[in-house]
Amino acid sequence: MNDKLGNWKRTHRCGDLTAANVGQDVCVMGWVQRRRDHGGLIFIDLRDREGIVQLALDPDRDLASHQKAEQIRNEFVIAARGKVSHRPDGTVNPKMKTGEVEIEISELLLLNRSETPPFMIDEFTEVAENIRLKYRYLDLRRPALQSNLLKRHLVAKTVRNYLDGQGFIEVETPVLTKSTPEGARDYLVPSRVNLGKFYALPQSPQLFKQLLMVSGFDRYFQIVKCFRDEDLRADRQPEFTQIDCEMSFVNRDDVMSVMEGMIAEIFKVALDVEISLPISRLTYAEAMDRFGVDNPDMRFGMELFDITSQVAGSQFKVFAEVAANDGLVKAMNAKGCATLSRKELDELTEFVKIYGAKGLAWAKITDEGWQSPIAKFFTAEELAALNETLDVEVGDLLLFMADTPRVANEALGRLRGHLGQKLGLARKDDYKFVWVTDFPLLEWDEEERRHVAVHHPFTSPLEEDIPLLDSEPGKARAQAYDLVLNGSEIGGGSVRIHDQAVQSRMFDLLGIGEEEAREKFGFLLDALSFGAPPHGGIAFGLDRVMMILTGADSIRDVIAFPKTQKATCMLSDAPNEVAEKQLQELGIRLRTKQK
RNA sequence: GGGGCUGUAGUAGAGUCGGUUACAACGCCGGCCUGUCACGCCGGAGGUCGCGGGUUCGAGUCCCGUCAGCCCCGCCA
Repeated sequence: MNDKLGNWKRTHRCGDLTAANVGQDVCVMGWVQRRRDHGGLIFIDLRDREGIVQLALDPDRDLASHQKAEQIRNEFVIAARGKVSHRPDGTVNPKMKTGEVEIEISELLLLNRSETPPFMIDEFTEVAENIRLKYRYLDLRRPALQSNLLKRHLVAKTVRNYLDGQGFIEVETPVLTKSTPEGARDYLVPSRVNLGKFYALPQSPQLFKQLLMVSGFDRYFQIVKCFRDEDLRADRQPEFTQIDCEMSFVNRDDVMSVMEGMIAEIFKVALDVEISLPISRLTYAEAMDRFGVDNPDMRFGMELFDITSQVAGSQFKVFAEVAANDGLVKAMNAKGCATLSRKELDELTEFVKIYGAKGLAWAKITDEGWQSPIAKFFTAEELAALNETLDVEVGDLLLFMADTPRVANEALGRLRGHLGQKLGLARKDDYKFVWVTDFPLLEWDEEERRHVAVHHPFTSPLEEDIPLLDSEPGKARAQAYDLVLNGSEIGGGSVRIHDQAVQSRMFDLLGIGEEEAREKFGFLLDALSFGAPPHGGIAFGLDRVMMILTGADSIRDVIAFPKTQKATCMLSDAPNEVAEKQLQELGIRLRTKQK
């Protein structure tokens, strides 16, 4: 029924044919985008990954192929031979890359038929995401995903070329590895030959890349899948890809310098955008102070101001009491936003409540001064001082947040990001990078009543802060750095601890006892005792980088076969139940589901 | 664990205050057409209104539950 391919050889991809090919005999293969049957002439738009070209089938030229074309439908797979020709005057299609030419077909093979697809394979048809995910192989035929994955390949290739040029060596690390405390929930894999024991899938190759430094590889990288069994978000799924790097004999400036070169190269190759280097830096403390978050969107201003001391003595009880109880009062000037309606202001209040804020105070600046429910609580002098601090002009909208430092910063900081989007201050084709440095080393976990590592337990403190580990560990800063792009953390790393004594002290601070440290990380501690070089590294989230490079709103649009929000695969229906025999072999009995 | 949005032919939508046989578009099928290009014209088929229950003389519409997809909080060293 279908034609056989035989020894036909493709000579060109559809999208690559131009006027330069006129006169050539070519052979193309691909999927039928569209058939336009004029009764006599038949046109077929043939598609492959490079684009679409028009085939012209004239019964006067070759009756057999014309008759065959009459039964052709969308997404049939065909091969066609013919001569590339200029289209007749007046029939050039300027909207198509190949619109100047067509192929005058002399031979046609129908290689395979297709059911009518559940949705059109084109750039126009909008399809619900669950349908797209079920028929992922068809969605992947469409131009948007084709383009995103081709670009992803280009970026991966650029990364390998760049890092190779910088003396990095790609080394594979185990996927079946060891569960360790700290960090995200592990994915576990039962071991059949060691009944009752489990591997964990790596949250990152962290320990192995440090061991490679001890082994003397000097510069390592890997484009590698990592796994974290946590809930999903628009930019997060449980298996994701890191560009993982580690370097020996370097300080953090060396790491940042090499890596921003790589980022600049990626943007040059993928988008033809020049990133000016060096990328600017903010300390964590400064980022929190000015933006309320550790991943500030630098595409716009609208910075936060700490007005705690200015309002501490005011008659406004809400502010004064927060100020008196080690809280924080912060304000933000949304320039020109006095036009926001009461409803919109209510929406902003609802927005900050998501982050635990109790409310949001506001003031519109009019010709008569402050129009605000809280204006009456302030003296003329206090208002004048706030106007000065916040650089107030008529037409501005001031937003105030008073709460614990954590809530005030986060709520107002997130509101700043939200408003930046809403007001159109954050353009997708504007790329503003910033390094955030000097993160705290440790964070107090109220629930567990102990310190936890902000970055990870192998992060070195700032050299000058090492004494603080014994006096005030909570104040120690880390040699850690995040690369933030347009408000998204796209990478993070640190200089590591290469001294066994400091590493042991760190475990101690984290409440990991001697015995547990030996059991969980003994191999690392041993390795550090055999001449570990000073080393540091970083990992970039390739998926997030690709989201920004492609303008995608969802991580699913840059991954060929992504997971749904419930971490399932709609295509393969994973995860699924397994045979009782498989469970027996693994020594696993399922507990009855609790309802 | 929690909050929110969505679910109607293959697809994406409309469906008023609860009231006749659930609309038109794209796609699909058949016919016509020798310069179209998201071809055009004529005709046709196609529905478990996510699922279950309830209220009602009557439910796509109202109520309760549930499932799925998405967004967010928690979580994500």
